Amino acid sequence: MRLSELFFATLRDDPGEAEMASHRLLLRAGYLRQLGSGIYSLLPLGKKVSDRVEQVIREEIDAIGGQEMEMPVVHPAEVWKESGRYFKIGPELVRFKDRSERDMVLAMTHEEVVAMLLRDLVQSYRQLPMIVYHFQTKFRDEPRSRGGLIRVREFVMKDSYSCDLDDAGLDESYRKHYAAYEKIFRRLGLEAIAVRSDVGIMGGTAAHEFMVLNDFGEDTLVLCDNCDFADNQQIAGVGKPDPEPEGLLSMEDVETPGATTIEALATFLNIPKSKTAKAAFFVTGDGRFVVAIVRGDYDVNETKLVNALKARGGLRPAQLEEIKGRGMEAGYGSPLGARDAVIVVDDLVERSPNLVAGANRVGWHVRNVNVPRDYQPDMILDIANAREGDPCPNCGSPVKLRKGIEVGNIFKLGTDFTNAFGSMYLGEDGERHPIVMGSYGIGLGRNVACIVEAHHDEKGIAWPDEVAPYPAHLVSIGAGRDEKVRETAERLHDLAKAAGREILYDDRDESPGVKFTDAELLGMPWTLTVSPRSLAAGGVEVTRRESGERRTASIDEVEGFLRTGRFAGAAAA
RNA sequence: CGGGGCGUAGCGCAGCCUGGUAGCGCACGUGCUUUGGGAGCACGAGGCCGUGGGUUCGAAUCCCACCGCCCCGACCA
Repeated sequence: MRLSELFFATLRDDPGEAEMASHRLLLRAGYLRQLGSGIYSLLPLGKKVSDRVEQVIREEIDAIGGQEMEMPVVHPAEVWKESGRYFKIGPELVRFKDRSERDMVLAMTHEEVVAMLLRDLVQSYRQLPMIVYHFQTKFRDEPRSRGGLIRVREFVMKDSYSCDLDDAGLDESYRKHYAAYEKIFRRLGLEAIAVRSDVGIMGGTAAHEFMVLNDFGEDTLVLCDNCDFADNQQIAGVGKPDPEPEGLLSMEDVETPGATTIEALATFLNIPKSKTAKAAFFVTGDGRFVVAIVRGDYDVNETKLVNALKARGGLRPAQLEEIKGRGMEAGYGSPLGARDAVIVVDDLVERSPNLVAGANRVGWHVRNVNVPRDYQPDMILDIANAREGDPCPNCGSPVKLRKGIEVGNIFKLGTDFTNAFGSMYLGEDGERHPIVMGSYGIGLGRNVACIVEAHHDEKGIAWPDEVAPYPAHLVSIGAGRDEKVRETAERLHDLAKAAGREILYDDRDESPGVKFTDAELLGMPWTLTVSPRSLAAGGVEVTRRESGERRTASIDEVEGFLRTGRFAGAAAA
């Protein structure tokens, strides 16, 4: 591909809106252009990378028996009504009407369609197990996109679906995907770690997320160096050592003007935060008012809370009027005197004696509040976030918290969808059973961005061989005044094309500086420089982008590389 | 949805406060020179100043409304 013909442009200045390295570099190097918030065009170079990532995924999913297919982006709303998700999912599911006023949706995933196809096509246990997958555009109307390709509204995802006879079969399909994902991310040059994660709205039985550590990540991971404990903070258990025992003291009002936060309260009373109780107020999607109590030195974990409450439609923060209406006061809140509220208390609060809690009166708290002496919780269980340095629930050594980007997920769905759609098979036992499903996603664009995050320097991108848009970047220097240079470069370019291994060829009439700078920005694994100097030195200057290692290779050797994709000697590789 | 910021040429920005009809760098076109690390000179093209309304003799500039984009939070995979 001649750079003089390539549809792209490199930018000398960083685009103002880009914060992350991947976003900045992909824009600057001409891989991407933004069309709207969370909506991007892939330029030819970007499309090439995306295709290569796709191909890696395709090979590995094929290798575990996946069958590629393609399911539609636009679905009749009935499909989503039948599974119930039409009503459970909020505004991120895009709904619209077609010309005959029929309700339609843009698909966020394809469990429904798979379940319907299974219902139509599978009758006998002999037809299972099976894995199907496709690469398809998803549109999710995110409340907020961010970080370039990290969180977008429109994106292509590989989603595969396993269809098994029973839980044991699902376990096997799940294991296969787990192993395939490890191979995929290794090939993509990503150090992904699998963490256990929440099963969320689909109510499955187990799930893992594959995470790449990154400070811009949106998830917090709880990791243990001493053992293999690795959980998303959303579900991570927390080691909470017992507090010092104390005799229970009587409640006592204390004036605390302006102490509306735990921080202020602890400072004002000159006590540690661990001697306070923190109240958080929520309303569930099904209309219940919830008071959650954790100790002042912890934060409420909303995922655990949602799961404990089995709250359909999740949680939203309560409004001030709603809190007052139930006899409580924001900033000075506690369950003392609360009405019409579900009271959920963290287990550590129950074990911690004589805490300072809100008096539900502006400017006042209460000392020595004890559960269940002073108020009766509806539930007592772990609803706290794990903190940096907390004891690992598994082995007790201190855990660490890290930010991560989710590059893939695997999910044991179970039979929710197949039951909803009546996707049954006739078993060997002569009975009808629901097909057991799993669902497994990998977002292409997000992976491309993560690859750049992991493989770049201050000069630009440094693609791993496996995903580079082209294996090499051929730069000619002085082709205008040295016919031999031009001829050699042209011949190498033609040869590569003929060998089915096209390379980038900078045939532009640009100064050497521009060409080298662009080559480093664009990030092909090898740069091949042909110049009067290189020819005089015996051939072509070969530079490895990643290491900067540089040497002169003979023309023969370079031709061998272009034909086979590898350098004969180990010297350059 | 709450908080903050920003919309002026393909990209990065100035001009706005104090109203007088748009400018800089890069990129782009032509010519000459240059040619191993973002070249030089000359000439040139390119802008409903986000949109609509208002104030004014006159609005990029002041006022109002809307739209869009970015960041933090909420939310989410």
